[in-house]
Amino acid sequence: MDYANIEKKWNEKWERDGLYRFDEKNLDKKYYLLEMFSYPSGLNLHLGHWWNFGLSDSFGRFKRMQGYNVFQPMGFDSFGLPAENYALKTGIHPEDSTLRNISVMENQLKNIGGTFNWEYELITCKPEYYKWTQWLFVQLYKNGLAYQKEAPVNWCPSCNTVIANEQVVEGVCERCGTEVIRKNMKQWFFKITNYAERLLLGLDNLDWPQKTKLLQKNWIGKSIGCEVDFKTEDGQNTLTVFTSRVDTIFGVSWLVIAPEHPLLSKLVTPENKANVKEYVEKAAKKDEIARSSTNNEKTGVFTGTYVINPLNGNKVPLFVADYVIASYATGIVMGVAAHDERDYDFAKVYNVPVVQVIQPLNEGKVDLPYVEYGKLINSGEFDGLTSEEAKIKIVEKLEKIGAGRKKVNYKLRDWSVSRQRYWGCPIPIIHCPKCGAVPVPEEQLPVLLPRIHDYKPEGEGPLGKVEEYMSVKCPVCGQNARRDPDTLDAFVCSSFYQLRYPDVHNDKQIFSSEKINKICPVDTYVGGVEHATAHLLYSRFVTKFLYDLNLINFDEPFKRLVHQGMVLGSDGKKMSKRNGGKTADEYVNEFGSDALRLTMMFSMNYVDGGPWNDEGLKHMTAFMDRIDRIVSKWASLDGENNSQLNRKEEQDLEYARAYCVKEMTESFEVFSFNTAIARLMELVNAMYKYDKFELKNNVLAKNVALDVIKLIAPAAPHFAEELWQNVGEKYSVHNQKYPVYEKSKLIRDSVEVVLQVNSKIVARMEIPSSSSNQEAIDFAKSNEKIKSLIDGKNIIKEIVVPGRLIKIIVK
RNA sequence: GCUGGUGUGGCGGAAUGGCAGACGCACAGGACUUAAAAUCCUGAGAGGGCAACUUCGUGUGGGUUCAAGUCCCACCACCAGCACCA
Repeated sequence: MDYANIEKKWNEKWERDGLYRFDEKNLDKKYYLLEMFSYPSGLNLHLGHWWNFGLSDSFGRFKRMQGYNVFQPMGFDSFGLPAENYALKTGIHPEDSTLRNISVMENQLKNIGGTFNWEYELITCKPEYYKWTQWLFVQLYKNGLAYQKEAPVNWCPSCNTVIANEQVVEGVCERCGTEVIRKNMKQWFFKITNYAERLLLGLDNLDWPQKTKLLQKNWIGKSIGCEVDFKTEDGQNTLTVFTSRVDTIFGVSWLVIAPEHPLLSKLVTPENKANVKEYVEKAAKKDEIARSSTNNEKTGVFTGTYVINPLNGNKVPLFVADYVIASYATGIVMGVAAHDERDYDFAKVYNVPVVQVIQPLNEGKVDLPYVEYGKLINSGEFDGLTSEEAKIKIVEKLEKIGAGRKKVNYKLRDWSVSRQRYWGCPIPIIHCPKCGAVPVPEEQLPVLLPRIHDYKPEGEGPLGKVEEYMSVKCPVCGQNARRDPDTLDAFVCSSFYQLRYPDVHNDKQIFSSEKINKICPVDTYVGGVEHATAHLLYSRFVTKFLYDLNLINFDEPFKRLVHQGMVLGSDGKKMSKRNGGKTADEYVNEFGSDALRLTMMFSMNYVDGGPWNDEGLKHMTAFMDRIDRIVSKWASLDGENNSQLNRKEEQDLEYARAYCVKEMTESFEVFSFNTAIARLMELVNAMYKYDKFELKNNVLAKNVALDVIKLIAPAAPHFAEELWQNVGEKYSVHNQKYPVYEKSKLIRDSVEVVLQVNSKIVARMEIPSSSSNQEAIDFAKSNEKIKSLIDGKNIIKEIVVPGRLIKIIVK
């Protein structure tokens, strides 16, 4: 069979026939399968695309043959940095390069032979899509979840531009190598922090990889503790600290305030002003990396101010130090040298007292710092309590005297969405000197992105230079106003796309129909783990927000998530053009897409990924030939039941088929494609084994052959279709039911078990499958070898694992 | 540093606590062929033995169990995420 050449024919026919069309009228058995859409950031699909799209398409085909109405739309995440960088590199306008790349990629994706529902295609950089991105922004704004504030951005002084976090590599600009500095600019934020608790709780019910849930959990970073108010000595100011270890409060020897803290200037005494000023300026210059590095020695200076511990009245000094982060919790922390690593380091340098207030429950001696829980000492009325008890009692006391309260903090920060870039969704906000920030009225959306040619990033939104874009009347008061010159982070575009697919052609409303509630949420979502704390978190936030607006009736976007591993070069390193990676198309042209898909499926574990080796393609082609030969032969047997096989042989063949069907079904379900193909190889091997009987007429053999075609159809769709036609069956194999197995066929008359004496294998024997445990032991004892080993010895124990082993322990 | 994950033949990789290495590659032998390729069949973890057989084997060291790649403890190596979050 000429694998590469049959594919075009079938692709065309399937498309003509609309074979895989999604049936909107039959939503009860819908299955929404989605792969993370790709950036049109280059021209050629590489093996990674195939790994993602091709293999999950096989999963979709499998579901389809099981009778599901599979919805598997496809689109392009076409705004944002990857597309813009490609444009900057090639000098072609982003709109042109993006649309051209999309059309090339569409064709290549069609070559996969996927069952994608192209009628629902969406492209995020098109106005009919980004209208809804802007609509989402407006809804968030109206509900108080989009706001503007001064915030630091990454600034490259050499390129004279703001750059994204992903473009900062080890503190320097990825393009020119200049050290990146932080600069404050007015930015839009989405208040994802309002949803921190729900984003955390929702994880429990998701069928997602543990790893990913944990990444999100740590990213959200919930910390339960309390706030404690320390008054300054003069009673003029209150400094509130957050601590998760209030049980150590009697060990507080100092307080530390962050250099950027707004209260700081008020708290510095005149004689310390110069020192503190110098320190704060130095800290501001340090970039994030240097400041956050752990082996960094603790530094800080005394502010001259003393504060009073509300529980024991102790007077302790206030320091300023850059190991405290202004933006987390209150920006002030208490220093307990005996029970915190960082505080201990600080105390060593500044020679402040170390007071132990916790000891281990066994009262043994400890090396400080001791950060575990234990029993309180040197803590006045709380002595003797455990840390857990003390936390409760101390908060109660603090609340009683009005000096503290329970508090929960999260590491999660609000989502920064402003980008000083051209190639993105325009922010639908008008800044009016009188009315302030006013959202563009919904009926005026979309705000179109103007086509301009001077779009190089220069620190401010390039749109700011386009007067006809910027100049606008305020929708509220009608006065002259200005548009927002920035565009939205592309993650905004992708935060709801899966909701848009089902009703993508409706340009009046986004959540108009029952369709969305019926088709969504996504049943299985396939994509890389690298989006764990970005796209996958943002989508969950947006879905919960839309749920709160009563627009949808579910509050999680993706029920089940599967991460595909990474395809590596044959040297085990990341694939690149340099180490000779061919494009996917080159493989397809030479071997055909089915061989490529099968090879990928078989040679690596889907979740782990692994090294890719061209060799595999040759072998897979040989396997396909092998199937072709035996299946063609067996399927052409006429269906008279005139078997040359005896009962045992028939049973074994039935067993081989049933076992293969069972295992393949289970493997496909969990994306374990490599073992699925292995099981199919076993069945094919079994067919060759029985082929030596020169079968002439055999119903069983014919059915096995037809089943093999169906079983391989999801993995090698063109090959299976061709084979199906060649053996004279009616088009199309893809409309056949996926084979099911009869449980009874998995039971044969007899089964081989292992006989062990004292955990050593001494023999094997065939015993009837129906044997009870006692009968099995009796069979074992009748074995000559066993007899000789247990004769005259005490039998301590007899163990039977049905169908597997019989073990006798003797002494 | 913290948190997770991984570690199995020459290679890719399999194994609900129950025959380690499924399936495949590379390898060796055989059949077919004038020959080669292709195909079909057989063998194969490592060491020792002519052989029946035997010893050792899932990163290292301990433990639990009739039985451990799998569970527990400690350690080593690599990978990923977070990175002073009080």
